[in-house]
Amino acid sequence: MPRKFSKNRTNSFRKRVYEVVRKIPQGEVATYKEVAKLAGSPRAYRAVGNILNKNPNLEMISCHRVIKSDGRVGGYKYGKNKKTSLLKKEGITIKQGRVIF
DNA sequence: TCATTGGCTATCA
DNA sequence: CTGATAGCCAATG
Repeated sequence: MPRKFSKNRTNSFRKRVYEVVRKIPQGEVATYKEVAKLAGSPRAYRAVGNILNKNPNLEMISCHRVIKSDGRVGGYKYGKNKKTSLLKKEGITIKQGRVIF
């Protein structure tokens, strides 16, 4: 069976990302860049997306609170529409697909 | 173990 | 806005 070898780090970048994302309170949003930075790699924004995309606990992590640095909602595994809807429900103001801080 | 690909991005032309 | 490129982690082969 496919087995990936971990990168002997103190904490997997993945775990860090999960923790950071989980810390995001409702009604607030963070950018992938910020999350990546807090996770320990300011340039791993893409990795964050990849991780969250295949994340094993999508329902456990509020990955929908993570948006692009431009203010755009970005993508979502369940569909950007779902993501936007969730954000709106949490009190985030979205105008024409853009998040207003 | 290494090589290649992919992705909820970022940045620049 | 579109396209290309960059730099990163994880999954797949």
